[in-house]
Amino acid sequence: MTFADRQSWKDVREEIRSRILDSTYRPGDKLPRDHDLALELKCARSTVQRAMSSLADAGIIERKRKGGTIIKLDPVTRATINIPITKVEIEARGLKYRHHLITSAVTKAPLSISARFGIADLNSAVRVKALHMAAGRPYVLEDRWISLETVPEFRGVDLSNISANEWLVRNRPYSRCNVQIYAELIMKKEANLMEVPEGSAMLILERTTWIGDEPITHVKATHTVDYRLITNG
Amino acid sequence: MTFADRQSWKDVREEIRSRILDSTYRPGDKLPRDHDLALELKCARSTVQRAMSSLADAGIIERKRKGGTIIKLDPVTRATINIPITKVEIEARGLKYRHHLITSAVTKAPLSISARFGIADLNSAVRVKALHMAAGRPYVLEDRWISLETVPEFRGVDLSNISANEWLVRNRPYSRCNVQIYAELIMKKEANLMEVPEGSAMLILERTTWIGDEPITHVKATHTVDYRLITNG
DNA sequence: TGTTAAAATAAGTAAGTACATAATTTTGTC
DNA sequence: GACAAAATTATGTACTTACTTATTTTAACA
Repeated sequence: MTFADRQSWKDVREEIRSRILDSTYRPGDKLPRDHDLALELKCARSTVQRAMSSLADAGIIERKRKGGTIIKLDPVTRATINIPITKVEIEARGLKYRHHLITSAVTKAPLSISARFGIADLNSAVRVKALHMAAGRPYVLEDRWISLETVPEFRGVDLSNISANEWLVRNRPYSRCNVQIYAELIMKKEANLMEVPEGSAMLILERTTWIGDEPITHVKATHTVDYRLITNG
Repeated sequence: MTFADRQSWKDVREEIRSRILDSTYRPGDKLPRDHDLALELKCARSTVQRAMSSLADAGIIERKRKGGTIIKLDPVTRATINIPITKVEIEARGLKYRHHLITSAVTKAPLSISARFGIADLNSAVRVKALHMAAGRPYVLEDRWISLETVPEFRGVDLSNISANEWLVRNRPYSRCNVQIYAELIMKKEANLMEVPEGSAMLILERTTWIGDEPITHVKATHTVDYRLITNG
């Protein structure tokens, strides 16, 4: 196969990929050197390089200096999830968004939260509980901790107008983020808020963000019962 | 800031990122042209280009030909989840892996499965139910459909030696994959297999894979109660 | 004024070259 | 034969130049 006219590094990537799919190259095999592939496919080595590093990012191949390129024996499925701002997500579905503040209090964070941030003690924090509504129905229940040590100006934010979620995203970009996803049985109090039966299975997303090593916020988001995280990879 | 010695596109990326973090550039702002940034940072435009396309991949900025580069107003949190082969995952934890075949039967797929594959009817498929054990305890319960139309040779596979999971990964690479994640209450039969109380909240991962447009497999994987998907982004 | 065509612009892609870096292989020495 | 130093090798990164393409701006025209 040659790429007479409009070739691109993506074409090269797909060519390599198709050779993996049709078993020209098999798991564990060593691929030809970039240089040789460039000759064969009649393109520059930099184009092969671009294609290869993309495949390496995707977890399909493994590259080592001097060692060459091999097809991974145990490829992982690598899927990317997009977690939008809740308001944006709801409005993208064409539903009316509303945000209801439940409680907001300045307090010391418990050890479990400090541990999540990877610090010894978070003495000054705001805990915000809020409900995001889509078309009048509960959509996401969030239980959030915001570090006042890192974000002191959060004290003055009026949460009746803007959700903590939105304010933080627009005012405090983060440099690092950790996400944990799990299932949990909902308890009575939360069940009432979410308008679901007690003991329903809920999908929980916990997100923790930092700027550098400074904690910004930790949020436990409980999603509607029928919520599905959908990814493409 | 200049990069006297060892500069790289990653340094440029971090420089741009830090300018976003310290509000030199704010959401909605237009960034300087690649060319000007290259002059300022004393590097080639291709280096800026590489840094920028990485930031665009991460969902932080948006680039348009002629339009230039802007900081996204509503950045999404983009997290990558790695879904390894179950056996590899368990062994990576230092636990003993065992695989227990529950049922395996050739049958016609129900409409719900065909729909997932995006085809009208899947007439010839294998349905495999199996339990992956870690250190003697149930770890993942999988309910899998394999298209015999796409993978006829699966008929002859002896599932007492190798899990369908592993056989497929090693023999039938896919070109497209869809993942759905949700929470579900476990029912009696499955609860017994997983050795958990009936009505526990389980994290479910459903994966569907294709080669081109041809369906390969669809699997519903029910994870242990305390399972957490952890990502970094 | 509105509609269309042309020009300008900024990112996208690619080629080719040069040098850096991490591993491996070969060679040299005891 | 064991070990360390040196040469080799394949990928990693960067620079320069050239050309392409999508989109906006401007200009021309009805």
